[in-house]
Amino acid sequence: MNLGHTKGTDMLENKECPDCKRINEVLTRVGDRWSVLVIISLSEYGTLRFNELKRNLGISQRMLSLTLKKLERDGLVHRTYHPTIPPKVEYKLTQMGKSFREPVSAIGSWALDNLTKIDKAREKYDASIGS
Amino acid sequence: MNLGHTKGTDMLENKECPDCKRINEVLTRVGDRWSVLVIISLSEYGTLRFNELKRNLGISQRMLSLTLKKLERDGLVHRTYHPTIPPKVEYKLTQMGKSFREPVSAIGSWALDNLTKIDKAREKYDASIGS
DNA sequence: TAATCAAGTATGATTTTGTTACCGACTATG
DNA sequence: CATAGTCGGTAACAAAATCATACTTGATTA
Repeated sequence: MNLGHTKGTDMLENKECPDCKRINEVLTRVGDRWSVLVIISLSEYGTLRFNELKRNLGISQRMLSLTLKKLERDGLVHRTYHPTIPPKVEYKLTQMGKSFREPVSAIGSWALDNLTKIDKAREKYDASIGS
Repeated sequence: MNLGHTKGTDMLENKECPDCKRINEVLTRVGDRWSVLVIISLSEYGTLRFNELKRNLGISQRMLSLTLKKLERDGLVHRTYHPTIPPKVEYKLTQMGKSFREPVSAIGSWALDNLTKIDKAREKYDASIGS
């Protein structure tokens, strides 16, 4: 039971790790899984339409729409609307989007290199914890 | 109204982008914000205790607990428990955890370099959209 | 007597993500 | 002619992830 005024359990203090705060900010923007995968796809294929991206990634329409809007707003992706019927909308990376490709590729390579290692560590952990 | 059996609106097909599927898998594991920030902290400070990490990152206890357990299970973080009173638990990176540091640092550097550019793109976008 | 520390867990609220149906305006098939 | 499919979304709702807060244990300190 919370009796009184001096409990003060958990205030985030955040005194240290000066970089963490800023990195946190940017990761909040372009650090989510779908943003990263959209950028990888666009950097591999150059220009893609909405439904091409959707099929490539297995993302829901809603999340793709939100992700692309966010990436456009942040200046990483450029959107071109062709008012034909049926409509045609093309997405490609901006200069800044392209520059993001290199660090993202580094993550991607690490991912591909270490997937099996992670799987093994998992098995080991699960076995030792018992069940 | 959904009339009949042949609607079949949205099935994820995922035919292409062979890498995306695997990268997606790994990002699902170690690609979330807190995992990345925990790894950055540990790579900067070497060894940290639970509450030191918590103060560093401004993360909730629950999320830190879950994140560390996940990273330990995946073989990226090593946990040492000292059964003193009060208890003392130390966390540090494994070899694989350390190898993750480089691609993550690349993201971090990019983040620090481009934060202001993103902010400006945002302002521009918000201004042009009206609102 | 009560508050504090450490490393968590348990609970319920809030936020994010995913699913499904639907739109408008046309084309292709039967 | 009637129905189904295309494309790039949006609206409404369901599910999952995350958050804040209180609580635990056992010794120490005020």
